[in-house]
Formats: sequence, C-alpha cells, structure tokens
Amino acid sequence: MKSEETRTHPDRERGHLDREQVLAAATALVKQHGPQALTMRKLAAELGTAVTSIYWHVGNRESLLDALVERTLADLGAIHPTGRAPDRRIVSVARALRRQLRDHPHLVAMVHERGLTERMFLPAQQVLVHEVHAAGLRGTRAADAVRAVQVHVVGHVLVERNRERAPVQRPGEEELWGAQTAEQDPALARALARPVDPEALFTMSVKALVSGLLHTGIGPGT
Amino acid sequence: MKSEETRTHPDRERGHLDREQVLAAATALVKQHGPQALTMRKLAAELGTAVTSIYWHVGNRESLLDALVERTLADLGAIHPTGRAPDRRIVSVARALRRQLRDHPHLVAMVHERGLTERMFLPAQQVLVHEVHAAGLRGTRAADAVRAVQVHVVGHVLVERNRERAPVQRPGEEELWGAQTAEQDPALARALARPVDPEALFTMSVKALVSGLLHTGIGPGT
DNA sequence: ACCTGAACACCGTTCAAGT
DNA sequence: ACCTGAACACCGTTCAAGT
Repeated sequence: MKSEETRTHPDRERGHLDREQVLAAATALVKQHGPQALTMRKLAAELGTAVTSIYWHVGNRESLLDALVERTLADLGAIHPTGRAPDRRIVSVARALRRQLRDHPHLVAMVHERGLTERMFLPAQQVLVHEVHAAGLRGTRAADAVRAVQVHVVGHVLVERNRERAPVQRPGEEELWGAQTAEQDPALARALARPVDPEALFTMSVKALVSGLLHTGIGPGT
Repeated sequence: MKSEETRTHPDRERGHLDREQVLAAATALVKQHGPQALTMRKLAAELGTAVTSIYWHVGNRESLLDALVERTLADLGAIHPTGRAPDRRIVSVARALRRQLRDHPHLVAMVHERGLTERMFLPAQQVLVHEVHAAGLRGTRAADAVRAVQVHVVGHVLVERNRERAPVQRPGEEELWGAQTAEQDPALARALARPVDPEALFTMSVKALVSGLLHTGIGPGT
C-alpha cells in the first residue's frame, strides 16, 4: 500500500471506495503511461486499497477498460463542419475527426486493442451523412461514401500512431531510396527519402478521396 | 515437459535444439492461436526443452517476434500489377497488397503491435513507384501519391481485421440507423443498417482515391 | 557450446473470511 | 454492502550450475 503522499489521489479519504474513484484513478494511469500500464495491482496501490476491492466495483479489467473507452468517447464533443463547398465541408469533418482521435492516443490504442475500432466511427457518422447528402449523393452511394471516409480517417490515424511509436525503421525508406534513383526521377527518390509529414499527407489524401467519391463516375454504389 | 505424442513437432529428436527449430515451432504456434498465444513457456513445452534454452538461441521474446515478422514478410512474394490503364494497374496493386496482408492476419497483428506498420509498406513500394510514374506523376507528387495509397491500404486492412475480431458492436450502426430516417432518405438508412461488405468497400474507396490522385487539380504535392 | 532448475518480479482472478 | 489476504495459475527474464 502506498503512503498518502505518493498517491495520485490523496483526496480519497479512508472512507468508502466507489466506482467513480476507480474510473478516475484508472483514467489518470492510462493518461500518464498508456493502457498497458493499467494493471489491477498498480491501480489498487494508487487507490490505497486491496486489489480485490476493485473487482467488487468494476467486475474485472475487461469491463473497466470498456467503461473508460465509453466515457472518453462520450467526452469527445460534436464535430462542426466548416467551409461552404461540399468537398471542403466533408474534408473539414475528416480533419476534425482525425484531430480528436490524435488528441486521445491512448483511446485509439484501447479501442483498437479491444476490437472496437468500428466504435470510433460513430461520433462522426451523423455529421458525415448530412454532408454527403448535401453534396448530392443518395442511398447506397451516400452510405458507401460515408463509410469510405470513415475507414480512411480511422485507418490513417492507426497507421500514424503506429509510425510515431516506432523508433527507427529497419531497412527504412531513407536508406532504400537514399542514393538510388527511382525511375530516373531524382526528385521522387529524394521525396521518398524524406520523412513523412503526416498532417500534409492526410489532408492531401482525404482531399483526393473525397474528390474521387463526389466527382467521378467510378464513385460509390457502382 | 510434454510427452512425445502430444508435441506438435515430434520430429525433433532429443538431439540439439537450434534457432531454426525455435522459429519453426514459434511460427506454428502463432499460426494456430495468434501472437498472444506465443509464450516462452508454451514454446518450450512444444519443443520439449527447458524454457531457458530458448533464450540461448533467440535472445528473448522481443527478438523472436522480430525474426518471425521479418521471415513472414520475406515470404510474401512479389506483387504483379494487372490491367492496362494506369488507374487500374495501381488499383490492382492495392488489391494485391490487401489480399497478401489479409492472408496473414497474425502478421498484421504482430507488425502493428510492435510498431512496425511502416514495414508493411515496403514490399509494395517499388511497384507503386513504378506505376505512379507510368501514370505521369513526377517528383513530390509521385511520392505523395505512393504514400497515400500505401497508408490507405494498410489502414483499411487494420480496420477490417479489427472489425472482424469484434463480436457484436454495442450501439452499432444497425440499431442507430434501424427505424430512423437519415436525411429523409430511407435507402440511405437501410444501406447504413446493412453490414459492411469489406471487399466492395475497399475496391470502391481505392478506386476513388486513385482517381482523385491522378485526375484532379487538388492532387498530391499542392 | 549448450542446457538445466531455481528464483525473481511481475500479472489477472477467485474465494472464503471478515466487518 | 463492502473490504481483506491468501492462493492459484499464469507470465518474461536472470543466473549460477551443470555437461
């Protein structure tokens, strides 16, 4: 058991533990050191209780993480599109969703680890439906476009997060395209050797995707 | 220690253990039950050795997984584009890459868990560079297009894999859009209530992305 | 050069026993 | 209704000791 001083939540007097305190302490642990640092034993130490008390309030580690995910997603807040042209409004929703998810890296990790990636779609789905409809898509084509944007954003965030976690890549694009010319195109080789700017790459690719979804014959539903 | 009969590799006589046998047994375990089932102790049981012998040959669990990832990626085989039009060739590369990764779900999990997602890009990168160049893109624009396609494919596979792992989603699109009308568009609501066809969604979205990358002013590099 | 068991420092979870 | 410690069945890793 930790002493009062070293605990993160010295506000908890030796009265009764409740579910709220467990969730708060768990949230703090995850925020500081990530989901893998949230062990039942550390949590108990943080709370100054026996490990087993936690089980009485939250069942087990699994449902504790469920609760954290649900709470964080509920706190994300609504997304407000900006701009006038339909393209721009959809792109702005994609960027806002990406930013929300990026601002909660541990949430993304927890959701993905627990197979709930689809859950991350929902907060933005209503807004996207509205904007895609306003852009003139209907029925199946509209639904497909919404889902395409959703998967693109969430997939991009997953890849980004992962890239940032990796220290140095083993073969690595840098060495791969370093001196070597690519298709006799030194500018291409140089560009591939440079590190990626994730923000720019995201904006560019989502613009291209939305443009393809709205403006070409091969769009969704075909 | 397991008996000879219950071991997966009874071929290993009680002679010497070597790195190759460790990797083979580890691969078998991962193939059957996924990376989280690969524990040093189970592996030792499978091999009929002491746990600690494994450490002599592969260092630790971390570098064992490194080796597995590297080996599986090396075995993936080259990607051969099909079709004549540049769009179609690039789309065919994307679909082939997706299929390769989907055929090795545990590889994708291992690579992602270990922060090596970028590593999954490389096998297809040279091919994509060639095709994008053939499509007429140059320099930074070409590099951006290559990366946009790569991230789209890998991100899509990550989301797909995750969706399949999830049993039933909690709020779920089905209930969300069940009776409710979306933008007075019953066909849209019905489409959103239907389960996703991942293959169709992928093909459609990658076509839209490639079209946007090649055929519009707002493409990469701007 | 290779293998071994014992030991260490962790996990999540169950359960009977307390108040 | 809530909390407790002991115990179980696991982990990865280190290390001195064997051959």
